Amino acid sequence: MYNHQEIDAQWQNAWVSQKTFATPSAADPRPKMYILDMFPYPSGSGLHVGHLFGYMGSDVLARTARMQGKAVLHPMGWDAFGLPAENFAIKTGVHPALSTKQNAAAYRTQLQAAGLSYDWDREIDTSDPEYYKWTQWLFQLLYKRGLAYRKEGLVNWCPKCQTVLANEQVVGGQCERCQTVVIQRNLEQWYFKITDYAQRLIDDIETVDWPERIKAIQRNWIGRSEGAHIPFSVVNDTKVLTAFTTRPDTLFGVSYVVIAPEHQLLDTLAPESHKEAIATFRAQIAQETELERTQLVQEKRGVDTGIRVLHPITKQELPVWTADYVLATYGTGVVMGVPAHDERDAAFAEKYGLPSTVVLDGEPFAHAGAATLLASGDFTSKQNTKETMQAITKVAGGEWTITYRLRDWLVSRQRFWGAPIPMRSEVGTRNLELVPSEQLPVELPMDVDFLPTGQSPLAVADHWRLYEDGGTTYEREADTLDTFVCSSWYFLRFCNPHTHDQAFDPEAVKHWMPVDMYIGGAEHAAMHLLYARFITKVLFDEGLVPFKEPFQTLRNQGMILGPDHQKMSKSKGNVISAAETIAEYGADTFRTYELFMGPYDQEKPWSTTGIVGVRRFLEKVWALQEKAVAPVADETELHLINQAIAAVTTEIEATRFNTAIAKMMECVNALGKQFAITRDTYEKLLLILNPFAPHFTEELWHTVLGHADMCSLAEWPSVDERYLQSAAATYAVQINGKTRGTISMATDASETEVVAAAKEEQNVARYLTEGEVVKTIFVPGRVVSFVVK
RNA sequence: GCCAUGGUGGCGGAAUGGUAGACGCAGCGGUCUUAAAAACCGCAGCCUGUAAUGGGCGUGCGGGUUCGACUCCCGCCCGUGGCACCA
Repeated sequence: MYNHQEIDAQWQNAWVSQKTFATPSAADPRPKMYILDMFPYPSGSGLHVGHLFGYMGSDVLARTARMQGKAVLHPMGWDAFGLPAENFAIKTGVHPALSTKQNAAAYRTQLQAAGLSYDWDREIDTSDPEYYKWTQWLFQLLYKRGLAYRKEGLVNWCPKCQTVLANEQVVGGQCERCQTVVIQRNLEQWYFKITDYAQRLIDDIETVDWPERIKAIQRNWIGRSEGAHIPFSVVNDTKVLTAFTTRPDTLFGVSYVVIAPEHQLLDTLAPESHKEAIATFRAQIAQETELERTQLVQEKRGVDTGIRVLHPITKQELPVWTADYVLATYGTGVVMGVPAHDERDAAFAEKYGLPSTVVLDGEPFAHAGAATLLASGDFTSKQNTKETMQAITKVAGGEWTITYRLRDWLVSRQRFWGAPIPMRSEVGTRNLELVPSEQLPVELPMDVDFLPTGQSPLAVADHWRLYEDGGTTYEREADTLDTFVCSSWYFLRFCNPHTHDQAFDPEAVKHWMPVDMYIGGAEHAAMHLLYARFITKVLFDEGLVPFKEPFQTLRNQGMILGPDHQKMSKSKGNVISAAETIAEYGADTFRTYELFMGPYDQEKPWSTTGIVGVRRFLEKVWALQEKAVAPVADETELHLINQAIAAVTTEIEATRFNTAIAKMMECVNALGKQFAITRDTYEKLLLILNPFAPHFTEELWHTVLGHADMCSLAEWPSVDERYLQSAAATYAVQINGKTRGTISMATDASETEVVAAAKEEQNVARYLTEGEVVKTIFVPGRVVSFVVK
């Protein structure tokens, strides 16, 4: 038995004091490798085994890369702004600045206890004025480029958090953080114009190596739709209502037009006779939450607006309705009603007795698929191809166009613990201007009552909000920035975190970026990753970075479930503490077990019994030192170790850590059956095991092998190709596809020899007498297959 | 509904179209021990057979391609995640 507690502590201390994992300078000639974890929010509760799982994988990659001669940047920091610290402060009275620092220190200790090889000299904290000064700078950059703006409109409001939320932070009609049902409010807020980048965000996703499901979520979220704007001119008015449709081939089936209840033109165009009915209808739906409107109330409701428009081709007069099933925020807020070919229109038309005309053959509500146009004027009997749709659009005086589901990113928050928005206005005016750059950072005041009231705590802190500058009194913007703004550029700061006069050092960024391997949870697919890509593109356009995508390769770690196959949570009592596991089994067993459990990107349950198997494996490696006394290696030993090196190397590269560990187990089991092995083989074994079990191998490296340097920085062993192939091969011998026997042959045996031997195999011979061999298939090293009739 | 992803022993899982179940857990048998634990050695998908180098079945279901399919193709079922009155 080896003493894991002593060994863990000893090597962790050595790595920290000797700065073993310091990042090489940008002048280092070795190829660079930037391996990044999604940095955590340092919460008050301790880390469980699932939190650390993602960091295990990136750590193995970073450690392997170092040993393979790469200059590695592997940093860690804290996404420290955000609601939990503020809520904790409200409950306990401890200032967020203080609790955040304490939590970060506790996290650092725990990450070090797991043996993670971060360069702690590069630690960053987004709530540090040194950092958020540059988050504010970034805001101002977007403002100057016309990409940050204020707008009044309906926004998502979380009644519990007492703040607005971005669309991405509303999940299933609920607040992403506290699961409270989100309501709609009409407020003036700050936005980033991410919609300007919708097409580029779709296009460039093809250039990165990310899991397909993450790419799909992003494409889905951006939601590109090709279609047409079709103008419907208003009767007795010069105005035009423009509808968006993806199906101009159904234009001749339009029997009415629907305008969203919130649409601005509705008030302007509606005749006096109908205004009261419209107002009543609006009041009715305004009372309901988005959730009720979309999920609970499936029945479509609407009223006739009294407005009449002309069909752009037939010039037939059509009624305009307003209805709750049409959204103001998508397309033009106006849709054409085609009851014969749209399920929603069908339901609505049936309820209100609106006419329906069939204009396509085949399935009425087919979303895709070829159909022939019917009763469609000059277009009758044409196929509903894109060409036909574009031709109809042209005749109707419309335009072919593209619409996105993506909305602009709402970045202002009515909370305290975030970066203040660096804008001001002269008191009594609403003339917004940038806070002069030399006055950045706009620091958060420490002496503010931050109880949430629905407006920003900073708004009532007059001693902070109002200030004199050059004889003029200004009032500051009192909202803070969404914490996702802070995390949308931190990977740039890591390249040179101590640069003082700029957000990031362009030379360092040019050297280290883009991130070669980014590891984190899939829950950020539509938020952080989208925002970070957007900000990177803005910085590219500004000429500040020479790349368009920040994360070249992305991998998601799967979730670790409790032993009961349920998501770990305090209330279920199935949380496995990382600290306790490390204390009991040691950091090396913990690390190796987590990565052995299964595929890295899949979720899998923790097994309290399974971990002992990994501990046994490490004990076997420990015990193997007794056998490392052979003067020369035999063929078997050479095959075993070289096959292990080759397999482990490729498996790590492919982030298949579980099979890498299985290969080492096989190798160790087989080496244990040898009478003795060489020190050379033992040394190579320790080297390939080091990324997984760094403390343990470091100890053996020094005490048994007598090295003075660090195993963690030693050179990765190379493979001797001569020993990759075994001397003998086992052939399966098949009759009509069924294996009827096996034969062992020399690897270099010829086809003739193998086939002859196969025919002599006892059981095979029996089957061969049953008929004629009409065909023989030979797969070198694997199979001989006879087709017998 | 659309998009993505998965379905293999008692359990976690492994398998460039080539002996399905590697590796590990749990289990069973043995060695050692007064005994137990630990460690070590062995067995181990299911059914069948006195036996084996035997036979049959077997990777969610139904078809297909192939000498040969967990793997490729077609059609389904179920689980998970994302989006959704998006026109």
